[in-house]
Amino acid sequence: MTASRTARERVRAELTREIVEIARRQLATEGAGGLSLRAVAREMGMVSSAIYRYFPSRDDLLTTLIIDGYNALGEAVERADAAAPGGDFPGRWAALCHAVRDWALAHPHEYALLYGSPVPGYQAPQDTIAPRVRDLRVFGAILSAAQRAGALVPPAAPVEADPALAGEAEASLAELMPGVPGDALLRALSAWTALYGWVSFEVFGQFKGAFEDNRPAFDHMVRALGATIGLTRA
Amino acid sequence: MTASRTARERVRAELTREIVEIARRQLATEGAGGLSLRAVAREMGMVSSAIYRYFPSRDDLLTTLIIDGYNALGEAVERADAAAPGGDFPGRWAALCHAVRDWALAHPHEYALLYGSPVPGYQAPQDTIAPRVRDLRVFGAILSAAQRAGALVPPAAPVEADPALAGEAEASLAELMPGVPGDALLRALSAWTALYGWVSFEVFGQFKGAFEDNRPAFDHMVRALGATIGLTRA
DNA sequence: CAGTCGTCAAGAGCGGTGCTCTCGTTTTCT
DNA sequence: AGAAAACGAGAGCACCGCTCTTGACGACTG
Repeated sequence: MTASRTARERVRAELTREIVEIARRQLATEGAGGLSLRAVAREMGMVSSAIYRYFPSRDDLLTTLIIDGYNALGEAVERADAAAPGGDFPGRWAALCHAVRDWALAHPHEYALLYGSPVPGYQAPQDTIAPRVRDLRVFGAILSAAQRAGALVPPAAPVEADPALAGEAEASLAELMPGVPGDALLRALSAWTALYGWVSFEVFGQFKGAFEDNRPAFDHMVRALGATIGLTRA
Repeated sequence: MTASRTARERVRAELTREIVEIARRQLATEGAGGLSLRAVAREMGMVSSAIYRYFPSRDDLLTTLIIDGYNALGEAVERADAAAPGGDFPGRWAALCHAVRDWALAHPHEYALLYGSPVPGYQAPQDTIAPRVRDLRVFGAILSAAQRAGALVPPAAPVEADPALAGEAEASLAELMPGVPGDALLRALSAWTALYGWVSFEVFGQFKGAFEDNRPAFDHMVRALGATIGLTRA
């Protein structure tokens, strides 16, 4: 096993884990801006400079929190999709949407870290691009499967898309959503932005409380979006 | 006129204006987190404590920047809408959308301040709620006018909405969008979240560069959204 | 006109931050 | 066993928001 050749490596891994855990707790309570290396060190009974043995900078700690966040969200989405019947494509889409919203509402500060304003001066490194698209990958799997099953049918009177634009969408999403025609991809992209636009509005408090309970309204939107995409049952 | 009774009041107003201007410049270059009262004071040749004669705290300065931001965005949207032919409701909707996107791309940090993660520990005071909905007010004017002109027609096969939900939407948006039926309001809300979801994705860098130029794709989405809302020419 | 009173910029200072460097100590590797 | 690497602790730098005090200047009033 890879488990801890030397005692030093073992305690190092453990301390690293503990730092991240405390940092995530601070992130959940204080928000991204309130994350303080000194506070983490204080809570661990360490001196602030010792933290730098484990994370070379605050941004590096933020990066692991971001990666963890994308993975947590991606896992939640994958679980929700897996729980829905494979051929019920509108249902899988709805499950995906509710998973995103539920996770975001349960972890607002982490969601803000992922989809809110970028932290000033922070540049996301390459390591984040793979976990970042885990949710999109699930969406792509649903779309591709629906397409293969013949359950992805254009809505009644579609707005015709410029063929060049559709081709560009196909090329750029060929890996994530193979086989899906370009105009469907464009409709899917619109639905995707509506999903995250809604969740961001809700998490960031832009919904002044228009609805007593936002969930039914969200659910209605999600169903309508599914129909707009062209998802039907297999 | 209200203009400056005493010389003291005049210079005070001028200094306040200059502080806000410098702060906005810092906001544009450094982002919200990089806004520093000391830096503003330094640039003005003042001592940091003197700033507090004009703004009791950093948050108060942020509040005026936020209000100014909402007003700038609202003005841009209002201008764009006014420039479009009054009876061309899809065109007015598209003009609104492009105005939002153009303004956001031109002022990414200010957009982040308005629609990104809330500043930690900052609570938006009451003064911000009126400017905050200036864009929505324009959207409401378009919808209400289209409805009055009989140019707001449901799409071919609408997803039926729960009457209670539609009624709740009507009640909560009665002031901003009078006369618009509830199911149309729900479609409009979906389009609204798609609009801001797209812009947020683009400004916050979530679009890895899927398109060489995002504008045509955005324009296509906007047109499709207009059709989904049910907007037609008068 | 003189005096009082409020407003102002300035300075020192408090507690906090991220981060760097050095210094002994301890653990690992050769 | 000795060299090398990793480690925690401490001091220190420059920065931050914010508070309090001090002395000067301008504006109203007797």
